[in-house]
Amino acid sequence: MVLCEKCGSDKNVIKSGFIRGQQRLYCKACEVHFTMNLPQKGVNKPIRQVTIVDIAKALGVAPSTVSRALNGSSDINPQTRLEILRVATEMDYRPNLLAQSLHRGETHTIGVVIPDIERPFFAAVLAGIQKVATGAGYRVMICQSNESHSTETLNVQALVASRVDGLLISHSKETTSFEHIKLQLKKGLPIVHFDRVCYDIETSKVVQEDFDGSFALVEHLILQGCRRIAVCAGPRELLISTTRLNGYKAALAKYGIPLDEELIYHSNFKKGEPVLALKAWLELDQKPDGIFAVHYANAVDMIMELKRLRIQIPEQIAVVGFGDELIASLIEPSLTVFHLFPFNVGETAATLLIDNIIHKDTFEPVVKKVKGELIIRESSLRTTSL
Amino acid sequence: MVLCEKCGSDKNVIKSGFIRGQQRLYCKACEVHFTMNLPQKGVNKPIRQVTIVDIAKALGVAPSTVSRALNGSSDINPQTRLEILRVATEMDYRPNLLAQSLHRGETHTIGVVIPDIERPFFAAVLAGIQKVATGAGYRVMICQSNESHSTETLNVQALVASRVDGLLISHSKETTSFEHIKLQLKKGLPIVHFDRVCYDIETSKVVQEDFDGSFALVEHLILQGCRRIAVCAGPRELLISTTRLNGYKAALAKYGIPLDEELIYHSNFKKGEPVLALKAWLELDQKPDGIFAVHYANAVDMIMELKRLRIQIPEQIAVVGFGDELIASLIEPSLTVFHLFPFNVGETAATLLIDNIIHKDTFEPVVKKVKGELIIRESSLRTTSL
DNA sequence: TGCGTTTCCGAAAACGTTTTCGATAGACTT
DNA sequence: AAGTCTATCGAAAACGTTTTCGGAAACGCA
Repeated sequence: MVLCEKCGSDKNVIKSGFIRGQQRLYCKACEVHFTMNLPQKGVNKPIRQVTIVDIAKALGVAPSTVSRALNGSSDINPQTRLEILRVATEMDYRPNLLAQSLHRGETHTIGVVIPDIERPFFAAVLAGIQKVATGAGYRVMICQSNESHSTETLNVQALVASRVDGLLISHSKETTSFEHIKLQLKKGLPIVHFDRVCYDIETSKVVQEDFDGSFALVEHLILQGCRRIAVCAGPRELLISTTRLNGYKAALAKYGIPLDEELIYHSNFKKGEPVLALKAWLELDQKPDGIFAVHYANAVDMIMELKRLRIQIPEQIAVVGFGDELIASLIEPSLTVFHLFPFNVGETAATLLIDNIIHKDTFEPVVKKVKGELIIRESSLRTTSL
Repeated sequence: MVLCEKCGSDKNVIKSGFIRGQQRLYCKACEVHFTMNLPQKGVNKPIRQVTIVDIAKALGVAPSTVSRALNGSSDINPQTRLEILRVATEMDYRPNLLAQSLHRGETHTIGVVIPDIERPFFAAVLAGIQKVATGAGYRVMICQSNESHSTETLNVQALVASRVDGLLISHSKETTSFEHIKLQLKKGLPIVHFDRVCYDIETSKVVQEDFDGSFALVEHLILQGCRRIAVCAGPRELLISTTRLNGYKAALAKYGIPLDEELIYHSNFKKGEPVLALKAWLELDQKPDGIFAVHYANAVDMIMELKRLRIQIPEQIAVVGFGDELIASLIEPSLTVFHLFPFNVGETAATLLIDNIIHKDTFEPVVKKVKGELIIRESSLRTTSL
């Protein structure tokens, strides 16, 4: 009743189980299995993008010829090339970057891992990265770690899975183990650290004047007459916190001012913290006459609290901070800061990375320091010293 | 003297031109061309990532079997699967997303085009997008148009070339022609507009309470006793500028306050502009007693200038603005704003887009409005009205 | 006119997956 | 014991490029 596909006879055809829901048949004579494949209804395929093969067919040439024409390579008749280019633009051909990347083994994409895109510092870094990357023909893929070590690890894995050509990373404050980075570095992935770097790993790094900036700010306070300078430092785990704290200590040492552990507070970027620290300081027998905040946001919080307490700034307590957001110049009193150049950090890091990608074999790790600038404003400038 | 590769004899071998720098030979008997390929020195290949084929070889099975094991699909012996998974983790196998994407025709990546990543509003939107996208297993690729129409077009093309599965876009202020979007939409690319949308295109959109927010702010000013309310509007080209301006007009109309064109200024996001506008207003015979700035930054600039001129806020002139950045609460007087929720905007837009991607066929465009909130602060609250 | 050359182009492999199709072994059924 | 079935696996095509290799035609030269 059912004919064999091959011999056309139904003599030797027997059933032979089911396969994917369909009855399967077997012709003993021909020793062949087959199914009665019903004419599948025309599934209207989604609109495909034009491919090289489409162009080749349209012109009756081989795909390789089209590829040659498009890549401006040699070994092609100028006339043929022009013709191909004409048809290509006519059909609005766009090369499939996925296919290209798969073949070439490079994606022309760099991955970026930052703790938080909403922090103006990192947003500006991103802008700098984007500028350089775009200029060099690279795309950028961004991930946020949200200050979590595990998320950071996942981010790195995701970017590696996307086969980025290189990685820019500023670590989360939780990150104390760096195996996820070392692993990729060992596999040959170019990596550049910025801002929150790690010196245990042999990567290029872009840092800021964390030590020098602290030193300059604290020295400035001292020159303004401050002798008991409190510091709102960053999380203990972060290297830059330590570096900035060291700048503070060095400035005190230079002027022979004793270090008082009671005046050192480690903030954790949590809301309300700095105010608590401030209150503790104000209850000391010897109150501070100057405050150095490692992060401008903390400085701002403290200024607001000081104003609420009707403590004169800078006469009773002078305040300085790191990082110059717009806000530093707008609050009253305006805030003396060590101005950072995050856009520069981004540019520098991206430049280093792309260099590393291009000269993978010969590249030697470099550490670059982006200059900052001391901007003196009302919060620390005592009229008495004028 | 040179032996034919095929017959081994040198009888019929003749030279036959050069090819890629090498002498080419021809055996007349065998009718075959060949070159004397010198033993190329072992180019040490770069470290490759482990592939499915590597796993297959290690276990003596077919690549397809490995694929089945990894994808948790059917048609595989549980023991075989476990064995394959064991070896896969042992070899630290990571699927090549490029190859997967190429095959599947989808990248699990969404593209985002924004005018400027450094604007806190857009940074927050991005954070919202990232959260939703990551949660749904999508990666995010970000481009900045820098408020340029041509850059925006290039951005879109680049993202399409990267074969993103969908597009989130907030237009540059230069953009008045939308062909680049319509083209992609016609090709079937899911697109969602947010913030700076365009109603000429049949896309889903996420907007804010531009009209209602303006209305609320201006009504608030009126209720505080203002009768001549100046407005610092946005660029004429932007739809949201018009919408916000309409909210302003509607509020005036409701209370029978005549519209005065002299009190309408169109800002262009350029530094110093708002101050000039303010000066012009102050030279009018009938000075304004209230100012509504469509963008909080303009409001801040004006407050600073008003303070410099020693004009009382809010007694002489009350000020309100759109968008609640941290700064609005920190300057003095603190600024009354219509608080936006950019993170929400990002979340909503990404949710819509991913829905659109997944249900490509049945999806119907939607317009969603993200609620805002009027926050009354010192810059507009007149004690007399208490 | 036969050897040597250059120019242009096509076939096919390769990148790393997934998916389709079908083969085979063994078990179950009558 | 033949017919039927299921479970499991391999081969090969496909995704869209680029690149390598080699063939063929056309041309120059002795």
